Amino acid sequence: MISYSLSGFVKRDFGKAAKGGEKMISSIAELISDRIGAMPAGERRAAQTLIASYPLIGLKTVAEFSAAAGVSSPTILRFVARLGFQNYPEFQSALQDELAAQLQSPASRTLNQPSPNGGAVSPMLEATLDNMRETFRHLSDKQLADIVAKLADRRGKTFLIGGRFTDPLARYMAAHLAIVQPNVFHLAGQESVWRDRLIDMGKRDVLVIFDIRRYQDSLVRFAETAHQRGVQIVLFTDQWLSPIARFARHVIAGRTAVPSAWDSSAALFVVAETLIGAVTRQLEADGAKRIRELEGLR
Amino acid sequence: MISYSLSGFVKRDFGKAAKGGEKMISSIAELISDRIGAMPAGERRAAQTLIASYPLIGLKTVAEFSAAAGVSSPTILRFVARLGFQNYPEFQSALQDELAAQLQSPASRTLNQPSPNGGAVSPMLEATLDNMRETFRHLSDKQLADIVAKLADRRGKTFLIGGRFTDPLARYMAAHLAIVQPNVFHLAGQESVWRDRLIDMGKRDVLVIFDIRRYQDSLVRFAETAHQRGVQIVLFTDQWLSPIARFARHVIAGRTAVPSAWDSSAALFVVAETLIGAVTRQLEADGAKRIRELEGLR
DNA sequence: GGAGCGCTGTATCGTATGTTACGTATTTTG
DNA sequence: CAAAATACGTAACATACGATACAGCGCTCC
Repeated sequence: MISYSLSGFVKRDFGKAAKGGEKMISSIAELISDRIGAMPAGERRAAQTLIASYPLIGLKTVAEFSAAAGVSSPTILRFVARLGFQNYPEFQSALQDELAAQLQSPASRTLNQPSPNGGAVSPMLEATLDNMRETFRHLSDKQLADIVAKLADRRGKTFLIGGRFTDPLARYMAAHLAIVQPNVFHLAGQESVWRDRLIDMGKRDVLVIFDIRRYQDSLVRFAETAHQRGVQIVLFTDQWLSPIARFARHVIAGRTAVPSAWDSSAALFVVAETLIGAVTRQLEADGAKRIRELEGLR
Repeated sequence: MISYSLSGFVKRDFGKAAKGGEKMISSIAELISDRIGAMPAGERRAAQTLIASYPLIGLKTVAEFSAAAGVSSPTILRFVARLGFQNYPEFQSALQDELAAQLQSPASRTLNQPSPNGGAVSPMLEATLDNMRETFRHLSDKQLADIVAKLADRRGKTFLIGGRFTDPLARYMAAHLAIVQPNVFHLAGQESVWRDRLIDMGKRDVLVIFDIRRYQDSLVRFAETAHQRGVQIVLFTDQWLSPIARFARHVIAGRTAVPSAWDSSAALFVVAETLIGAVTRQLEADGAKRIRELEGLR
């Protein structure tokens, strides 16, 4: 239980929650998320906006808070009243005291943060973060730079495709790349459809494939044919490497293991975003007039 | 590029100090220690007490500040006036903006630290990792549990949709959810197409929307109509909250700022994966025979 | 379909807060 | 040492902020 030192504070017990040791509520943010379910729509909006940029909005005036949340002032006041505060200033003091505790001992914050909740979220998040660090650790700058150069070299076309679960990543990447450069195509729909697109592919072109296990035969066959036609393949796969790696010019092996029934594509996603950013920067550096034209269109 | 939207703050240049590049004053604390020498006794006491418990005292009222410093109210006001602020509220806003910068982007801290590998990838990765930690820090177990319960409660249908860049996330989530339970639909194609699907939606149904800035009008309109039909909305958005938050039952605010020309959806992606995993686990726990049947099919 | 309840916004009110004017004290300077 | 200038606090003022009463609306439950 936290005890606040600064500022003539009122001893509060956060309502029933703290009584009888039913639950341990140590911050207002927790208090809110604990009760947000039992709130009417307007007050919930207030709660959400507060959580979204916690705790700054709460330090501003009621008018600003209400404007940010898109509700009226009384709703904000009812909201803080429901949290157990007598009035708005008292609520603000509590937020300030909380800030004080955080700011004065940054050590305690990082110590308490890793797993404040024994819940099921933390392990998942931790594993994901680890996956990313590991993925990038095995990824050299040289390797990324080569891929970026290839993707930004606009003498050929870029095709993207993914598997059952990874196709959204291909779409995501295509959506961005198609903006900064022409001739970017996402291959969607049925197998026979993108099969036929092979005719358009040649030596100058790049094929970006996402394929994690269970590896899809159709993709492997597609990659093989493309490879035979001289298409350069950039493969996003997991650490066990899709068979497509045999045909790939560049292979990005992401970690996918998480405590879940599913594999995680998050690491690959981040690599994709990194490439998107790097390609964009590269094209800007090249002074591509397309980029300048885009600025104008916006 | 990072820009904070909250709190219409005034662009100040901290008086002469910032002009002509004589000195680089980036925080009010520096500004104070820069000028504390040229202050009269009373104001110096004010300055010292502010520094001593920076910046909390400055967020309280003039009366409290003056009491803590052992001076009178006008002295406090003269003090902030000497720092170059027009009035006390403006001074407080500046302090709050500073706090916002500290709290909301731990990225700035890690960015300034010497990166393990000097490559160009690192800042991007670090920012992304920070975004995820921040996103989850503002996300309570309770909140996630509520959403999971809703998504796993199979008395209604689940619809997913996203914006220009986030629709792949909706697809990714739909691809997984559709396997562990029936009645999961991703809304694709033209606006008029999913517009018509509104007919199928009712009180028991859930609509998962991905919308980060720049927020799309079509999505907002769609969400509003769905909301009017009683559909419960789960919103994935950025920290500035899409206008859809007004209609949403649950709001997940992810951090999107990265050193890139594009915003990052990686944090939202990880939240999505977390939910996918949790929903799957929930359904397993419920002993849904669908899951067992799936095992057999494999 | 009607009655009751609960939620929300508008408008008003009282007050706490920041602000300013003025007189006294303290320091500085010739 | 005298006189002026600067600094500081007391007290009155005005604004803007939080609080409250009330009415309209939608929702739920008979």
